[in-house]
Amino acid sequence: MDLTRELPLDQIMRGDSIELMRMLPPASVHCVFADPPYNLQLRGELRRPDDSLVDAVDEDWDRFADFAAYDEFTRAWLTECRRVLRKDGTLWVIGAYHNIFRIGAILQDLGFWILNDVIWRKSNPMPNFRGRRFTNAHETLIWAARGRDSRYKFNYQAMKALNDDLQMRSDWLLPLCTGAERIRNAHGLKLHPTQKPEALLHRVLLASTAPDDIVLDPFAGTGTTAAVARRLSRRYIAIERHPAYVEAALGRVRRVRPAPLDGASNTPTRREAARIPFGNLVEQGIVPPGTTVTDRQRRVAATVAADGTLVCGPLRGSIHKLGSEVQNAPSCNGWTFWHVERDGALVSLDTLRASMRTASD
Amino acid sequence: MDLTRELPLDQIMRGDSIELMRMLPPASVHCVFADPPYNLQLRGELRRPDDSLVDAVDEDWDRFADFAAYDEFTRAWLTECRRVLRKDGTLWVIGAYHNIFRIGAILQDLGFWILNDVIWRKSNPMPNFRGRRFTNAHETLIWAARGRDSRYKFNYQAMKALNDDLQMRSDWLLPLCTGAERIRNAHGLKLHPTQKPEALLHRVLLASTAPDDIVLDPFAGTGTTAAVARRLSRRYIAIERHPAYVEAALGRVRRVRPAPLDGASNTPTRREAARIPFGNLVEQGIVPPGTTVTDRQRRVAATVAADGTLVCGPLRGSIHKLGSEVQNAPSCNGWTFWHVERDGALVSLDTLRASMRTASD
DNA sequence: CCAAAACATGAATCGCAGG
DNA sequence: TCCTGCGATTCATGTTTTG
Repeated sequence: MDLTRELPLDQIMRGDSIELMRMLPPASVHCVFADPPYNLQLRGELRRPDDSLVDAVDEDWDRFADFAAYDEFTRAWLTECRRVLRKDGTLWVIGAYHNIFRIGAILQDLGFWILNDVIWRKSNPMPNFRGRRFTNAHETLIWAARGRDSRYKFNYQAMKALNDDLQMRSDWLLPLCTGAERIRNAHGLKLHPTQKPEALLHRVLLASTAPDDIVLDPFAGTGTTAAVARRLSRRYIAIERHPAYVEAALGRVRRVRPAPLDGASNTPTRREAARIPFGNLVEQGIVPPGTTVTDRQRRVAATVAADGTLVCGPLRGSIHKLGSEVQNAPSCNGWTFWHVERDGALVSLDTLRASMRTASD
Repeated sequence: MDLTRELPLDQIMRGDSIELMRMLPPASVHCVFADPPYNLQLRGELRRPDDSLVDAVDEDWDRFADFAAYDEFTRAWLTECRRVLRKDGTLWVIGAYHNIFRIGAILQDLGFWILNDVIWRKSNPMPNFRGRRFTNAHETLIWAARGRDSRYKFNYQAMKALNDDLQMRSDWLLPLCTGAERIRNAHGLKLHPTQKPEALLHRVLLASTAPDDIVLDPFAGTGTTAAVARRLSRRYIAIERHPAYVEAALGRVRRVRPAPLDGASNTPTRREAARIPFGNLVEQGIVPPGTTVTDRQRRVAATVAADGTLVCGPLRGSIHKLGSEVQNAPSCNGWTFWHVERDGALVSLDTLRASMRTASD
């Protein structure tokens, strides 16, 4: 397959992440989710990002060299991600205190624009056995747009719905990946040391992508991103170097059935709903010309003209313009500001529009 | 006073942080708490949905030319902190996604050894008014030892006691500094835009210092660190450049009486009610997207969408809203109304939620 | 005087489509 | 690419005003 001409959609490619990304065309994916290696100083031994062992020289220059090597690796894969990302695309990276600060600084240097840092609070973290620190009970995700001016996608209403109709916060409480979801080898041992829970990817993809969007995971591991993307009817491009992980991921993805269309959908943002000019309500007699509209407190009143403008003394304009003028406010959503009387009660224009929308479905 | 020979204990010094720290002798303080400028990079004004203006941080001290200038500043003050810190001392820095990644990377480069990153979860954050991002509901603290081999202080038992005899986690839920604690000027306006709550410093100092230890705050503001240090019978060295802040801090510290050292002054932790949105059951695969839910008599059916809403023909909404709509009832408890099939029998969502609760206990 | 409602505010990197 | 105009958007908490 010629990757420079055809995207390897819904595939899990085995190989080096940076090399393979270099073969992809620029501005081709909507979203990147990356869970990069961070095996810097976790064990007694030091490992480089490519998993090779560092001679145990415990001197200052060695520590510096080690950070420098990690930074170089980070800069390389983030550069490729940015090249491959569409102008309005976003990138997610997950990490912990060993590596996330370096990643965050480098992605800022590369021109990414951070939108949020998100805290995955683990409901069941591993305790700190030696009692020398706080229980390390979270990991950090960075969500960033390709650039400061990106018109990135954020499914605000879907996130709000997911959280009982309150704005979704930057701290997410989710359990670790355990039980049946955890992929194990023939001996019953976990195959991957840091397999991420599918619930985490569910929220990530639902927040920042639409169905059929293309999601790239350069460090795919056992294929959590690919599996969730498939279930939510997103396309994926997954890269993983370790053959055993690739094999597990292939089997895993094959077992996933995409949710039916309704299931993969989410609440559309208001802006995505069909636009209905106020004039339509006038034309269709829902708010006939000559109707009096007022604010909620009935402090100001205006008359509906046949062309859908409002008239109030010498003032005339759209529902928004007149709303802002009578309030002396810089702007106004006329749909929610103005009301008409129905059965003795005041009903907002927005309510009338909503009933018109469901009637036309 | 000759700072090179005598420590300015329990004083709030007015002046440039880096210059004054340079005059202090090396290895002289036990702990540093630093709340540096965040380099917020705001542009334009922001209005709430009610058109009121958000009072944003626009002080001179938070403006930097670019990332390079901010990094240089950061490297300079962190270098002095490290020089002044005792071998076994620790440093705390607080920041947000605008600056914390740069700070974390630089302090690693300087040889600090990160012990934890700690998340201050705000119980009452400002919402995201435009609905373009997740509510930015937390700030990040980095806790680091002077070096990898530091035998740093951690009051494990005190932290455990503060947390109902469970290990203290790396995520702390605390309210913002408001009400009587917030220092105001003669006009009743907040004096400092970013005054930190005393409860935060209480936990920081109780975790990582002993009575009579010396705590340095290079960006003291209105003296929160100094006030809490005094109440907990720690010594402090505070540096602040702005005369009005220094004046406020001096008066504030004077009013503090050291508490008896019996530990009775522990601030209690906030216990959270276990709120489980229906969306959690969807994310975690307990009720996967696409599942069909029905009422007990199977008279109406709906499909579960990925964001936790239910879809039924043209209707879409939360489990409660859709439940009331299909019944034509004013309200409905969706948890008990809707059921899914499990082993051929109908089980209410409420039952599934209950099993989820016990699993997480 | 009390209860209820209205108001105020917090480290904020806070539009978008169409012409 | 710039310009214009539509019209989307808030939670927890403390304080003040109103009935």
